[in-house]
Amino acid sequence: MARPPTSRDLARLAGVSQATVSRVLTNNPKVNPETRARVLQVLKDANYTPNALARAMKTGRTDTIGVFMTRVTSPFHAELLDEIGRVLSSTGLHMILWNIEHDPEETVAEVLHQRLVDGFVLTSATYDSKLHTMALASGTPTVLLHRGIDELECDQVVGDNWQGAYDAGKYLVDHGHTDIGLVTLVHTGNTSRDRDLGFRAALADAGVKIKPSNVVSVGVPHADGHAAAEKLLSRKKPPTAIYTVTDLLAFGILDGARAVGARVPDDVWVIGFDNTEMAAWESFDLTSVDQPTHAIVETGVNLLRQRIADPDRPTETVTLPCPLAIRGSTANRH
Amino acid sequence: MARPPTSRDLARLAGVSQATVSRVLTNNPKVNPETRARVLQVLKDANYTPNALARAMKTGRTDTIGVFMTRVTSPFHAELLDEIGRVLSSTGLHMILWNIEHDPEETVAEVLHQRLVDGFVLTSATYDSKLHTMALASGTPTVLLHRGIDELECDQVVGDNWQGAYDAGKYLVDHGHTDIGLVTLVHTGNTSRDRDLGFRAALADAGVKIKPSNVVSVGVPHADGHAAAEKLLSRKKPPTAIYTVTDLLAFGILDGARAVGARVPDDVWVIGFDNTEMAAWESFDLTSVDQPTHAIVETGVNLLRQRIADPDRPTETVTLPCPLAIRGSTANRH
DNA sequence: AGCGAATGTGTATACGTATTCATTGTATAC
DNA sequence: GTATACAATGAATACGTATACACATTCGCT
Repeated sequence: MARPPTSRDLARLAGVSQATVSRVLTNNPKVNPETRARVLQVLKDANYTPNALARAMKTGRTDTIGVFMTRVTSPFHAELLDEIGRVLSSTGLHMILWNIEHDPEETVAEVLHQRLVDGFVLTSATYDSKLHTMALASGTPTVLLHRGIDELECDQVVGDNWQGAYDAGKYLVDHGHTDIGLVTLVHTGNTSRDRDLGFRAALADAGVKIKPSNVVSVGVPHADGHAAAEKLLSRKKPPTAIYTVTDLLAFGILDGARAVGARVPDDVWVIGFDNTEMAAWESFDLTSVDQPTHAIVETGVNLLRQRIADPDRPTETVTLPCPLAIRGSTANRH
Repeated sequence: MARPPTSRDLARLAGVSQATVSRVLTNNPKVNPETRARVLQVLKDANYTPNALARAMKTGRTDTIGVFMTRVTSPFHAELLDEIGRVLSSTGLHMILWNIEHDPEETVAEVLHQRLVDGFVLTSATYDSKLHTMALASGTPTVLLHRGIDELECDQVVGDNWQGAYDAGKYLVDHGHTDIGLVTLVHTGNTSRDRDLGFRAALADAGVKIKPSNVVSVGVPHADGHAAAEKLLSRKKPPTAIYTVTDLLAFGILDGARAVGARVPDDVWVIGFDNTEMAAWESFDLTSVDQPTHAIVETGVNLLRQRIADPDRPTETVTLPCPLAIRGSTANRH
């Protein structure tokens, strides 16, 4: 394959200067309509596409966004990624994806300096990750999606995890539950924290106490939910409902319940968080707090684009409601 | 944030020319060890990283691979993507991800000319997609993973779908099944075709006929598997086993079986294909033909790197074995 | 008719790096 | 002691584009 044609080649073909070709490409109004038409025709005939690298070097804009994620195989994260890809591409932006579980932080640090991207999307911000710190320090426009950090001078778009969790808790006590299990994650960020605290607040407001033995703190995998359910449900007097902070854990809990012979929802209600597509599968039929993934991503990418256009604008934190999606894993007892 | 320092800035600091700094950066041997040490120290102090764009423009290499996928939310594809990310990043390569469901083909065509990437990874090649045709025509090194195209002059790494399917069929007939359901996809590529034909061949070799009414052709989503199972299992004399060509469909089939009250494996055996992580979940406990995802990706990326280094080398097609992973959705009846 | 403004185009340059070429200094060979 | 190879470095250039600037032409208005 020969070297791709350059704007200079086409300029010669069209009988104009390279500058004029460039003006046509950038929709510069200062070009005669006739000339423009002629150049466009030549461009089309040659099936020309500008060299993105040269353009980026000149303009300083790459039209590429760096996306940092974790655990792409987790259902919610996969849906989030899918949505990010859709929104970015519909905006004409490319996506470079990094999995921060695989990439050492040094790699990440390099990327920040390379000017490979116009901005960053971080979906897995944790208190102790240096990622957002480095990103912000580098001056690169950055938006936090799904997981936020309080008081951080950074655009953020998150679901209202606290409210969603509160509503889930209220829903349970409203339906007469008083012996409730809570399978929670170590608080590594706002998200897991609020999904825990909001739930506890709802129970506290209703005067329902959570027995310490009903609280299990676990890691993220499905197997951890499974184990937690076995632990909670194999007691002599198991809780009548279990709430957990992600769908993935909820799926594990449903599996664990099945393993110990507990029926859902007859013996135990189960509520998850994220409302992933899989929650609607018959195997799970999981009541879950919905995360407005599409709105989160759309809003976040918009904020990011605005910041790229104007780096000095004030930061915004957007919080979107998380309504409860009720399914068969909880059933009206009354 | 100030403009990042350039090699010229650092050259001044180190008291050398920009050319020497560049020589240090590229490990050019023609530089005095003393000078090199001094420059390296300055680079380190300044926390310098070369501008990737300028470097790429000069060398023609971006150290970035374009990955084209579909349906990231599908469990197997998510695992594949995760693996691709891991392997690429461990090789020092970046990944630009495109979802060809979102991106119109015109977009794709542009990318091919932009020289944004050194090569392509395609995981969803279909006979009629123009993607691989365009990619190859553009002269960009390209490798097909997971889905191949027969007789195509292109590096390819695929699982041995035919053999895996054959083994699944043989396993069923060896265990006495004679009334077997087949939930298949329209043949859009080698993968779905071989997963269908290999299975049929095993049954044919054993003298077991497949009733036409036992064959259901569906789309990719979970719901389609669900519907297929309901159709097959609500007949007066339903098949005693169902094989299907992806785990996602198998999950749908398990759900459908549950919906019509058919017990697995007591009433019906179910076999999927891909052996995703979820197949091991207790909800599914699915027997499935394993795809050696790690080996596929590792081999494929290696081929790609070799082709980038030497575009004229002969193309290779690697086929890796797909062993059957047996779980509770099939049980030894004897 | 004349003059400033507006329009269209070309020339030249810069983005930051890698690399060729020229140049200097130093070591080796005769 | 000179000629020559070689090592180390700097100066200059090119990658392909966008754009500031200069320039020529036309237009609008008195």
